[in-house]
Amino acid sequence: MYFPHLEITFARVLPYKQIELQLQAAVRETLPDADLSSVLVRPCPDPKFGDYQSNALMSLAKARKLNPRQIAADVLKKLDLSATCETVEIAGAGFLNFRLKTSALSQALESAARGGLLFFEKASPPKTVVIDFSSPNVAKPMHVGHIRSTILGESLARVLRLLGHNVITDNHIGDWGTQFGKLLVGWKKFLDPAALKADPISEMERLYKLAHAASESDPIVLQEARLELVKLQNGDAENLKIWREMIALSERQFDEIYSRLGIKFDFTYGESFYNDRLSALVDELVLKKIARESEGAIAIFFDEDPLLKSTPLKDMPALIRKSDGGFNYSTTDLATLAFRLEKWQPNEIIYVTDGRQQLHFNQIFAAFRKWQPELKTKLAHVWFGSILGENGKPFKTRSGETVKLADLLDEAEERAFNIVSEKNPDLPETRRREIARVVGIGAVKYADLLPNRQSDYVFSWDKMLALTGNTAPYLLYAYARIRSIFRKLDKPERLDRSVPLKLAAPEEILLAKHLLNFGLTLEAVADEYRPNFLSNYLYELAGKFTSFYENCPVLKADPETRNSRLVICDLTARVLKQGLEVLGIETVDQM
RNA sequence: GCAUCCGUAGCUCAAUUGGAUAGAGCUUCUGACUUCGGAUCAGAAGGUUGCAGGUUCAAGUCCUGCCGGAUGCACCA
Repeated sequence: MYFPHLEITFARVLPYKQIELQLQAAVRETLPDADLSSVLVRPCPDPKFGDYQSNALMSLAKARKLNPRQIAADVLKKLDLSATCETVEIAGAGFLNFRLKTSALSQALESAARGGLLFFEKASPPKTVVIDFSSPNVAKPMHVGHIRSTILGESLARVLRLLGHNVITDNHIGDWGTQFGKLLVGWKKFLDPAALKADPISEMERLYKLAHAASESDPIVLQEARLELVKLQNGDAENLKIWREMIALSERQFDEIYSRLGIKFDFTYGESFYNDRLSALVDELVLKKIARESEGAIAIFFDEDPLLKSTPLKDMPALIRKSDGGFNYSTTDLATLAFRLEKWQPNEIIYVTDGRQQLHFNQIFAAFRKWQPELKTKLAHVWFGSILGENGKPFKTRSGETVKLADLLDEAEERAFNIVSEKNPDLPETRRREIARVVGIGAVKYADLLPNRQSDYVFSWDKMLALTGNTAPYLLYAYARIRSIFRKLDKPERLDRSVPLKLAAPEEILLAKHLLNFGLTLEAVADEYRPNFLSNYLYELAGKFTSFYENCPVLKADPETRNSRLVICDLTARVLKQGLEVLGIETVDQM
């Protein structure tokens, strides 16, 4: 077999990609009408079958009512993988199992060691992706409820960027809405300037609670709140000034927390940014007969479109103008969507919020399809489960029982500091503090990124800050051990990254093979918006490294093996660091 | 009532979306050389994947019906 169009790429392509490309070529020759996009290769569930497998032939055979093992045999005849594979076997109902040649494995590692990409490829062509996440509210403390959106969103942004996509992060902060009526009443009636100076967020939270309670018991206060809100919306100078101050004070809090989490947004267009677009937007939707009047409000209905008739949105119209003339969440989100489409022309927009907003985003996405059917922009609602207390009941926002994010981070660092001090009492305190910061914040992020995002989240200090087992400290420890090896190298000795590798021990081969799958994992994270695939991959990588570390001496080995193992250590450290980095987790050389 | 999601080991969770003998951590128990870092490693124990059917070469995953839970269903965001 000879595939001139493939040959050029072979030298730099990862082994499993080579297998995949050649398998696709063989399938094309055997079954010319087959859809090759489903002909994929992935890691074997059990290494005893092989390193990679493909189950594509079984579904191809099924669609054609052919014997899958026979098709596999036919494809196999046209497949020459002697350069990359030790064996290619037909197994079970028609699996193809591939076992890599050690030489192919070594080559892939040597290429990465010489400065190639770390076992992944840049996307071509790159997509432009807008990610909307975090979205805290002005005048309220950021609490554990914001942690998932913030950490998930940041991780997705980093993974997509690493894969070469053009990513735009936009923090859609809640800086507008009816809560400002009560906030303004509270500010004017109960403000304690000293408290505001000391802790602005707590003071604003207190003001809101006071005004809220007062308006519950006294209709006159409720009326005052409505009036203050109308004045603000009409541009009253005093109210605008107070409102701007509340935003400025809140942004200081956001910045502080984002800085601790290592997050920087490209844009922060709050809800208020869209105020002057809402009226025209509603007019346009009415004019285009996408929205219509109903019970005094303006709504978009989804039961008139034959394509959408059977959707769950049948009896779920989205209100875009209230009967009092005001606008709401849906209006702002549609205006935001329009603005992003116009400004960035993205291929994809990702919204990271909790699962309770599924209906809302289904409505927004359906409205978008009615409104701009010609646009193919992919809209994704990446949702996650609710946060529950230790008793299994949801956290109540109003009751004040929520854990503030700043306090959570403080506690994480404090706990980590105690451990670091216990394990490593000789290090100077500033150094211990720095390690504790990385370990503590890393533990919080990792705990959040480990579970499937759709599960409900049971908040637990112990679980989130656990420092043993499948946790950030385990990964950081593996990394620190590798760095420790390199610290022990003799001064003049330098790592020679150009020598051929010598892979022999089972543990080092398992480790090397796992390294190859880094890119596969990154792509799965990007496709499914699930950073937990990467968490699991890195945990396994650290585990395989530790097993290698226990069984394969590095510094004491003979010179050839020693250098080969040093290269493996170096590659492992680089993948660990890179992988943790896209999870938003820093590393330390010593802990 | 309708819709969405969930139910996996004692506990907390995975399972690359329909793949092969369902995997980890915590907990419990047993081991680890005067060791490149014991925040570690090796091993043991722990399962009728809520229940009952169905679809097919193959089901934790898809379909139907129950049981149990979470969330959301017109002027809050």
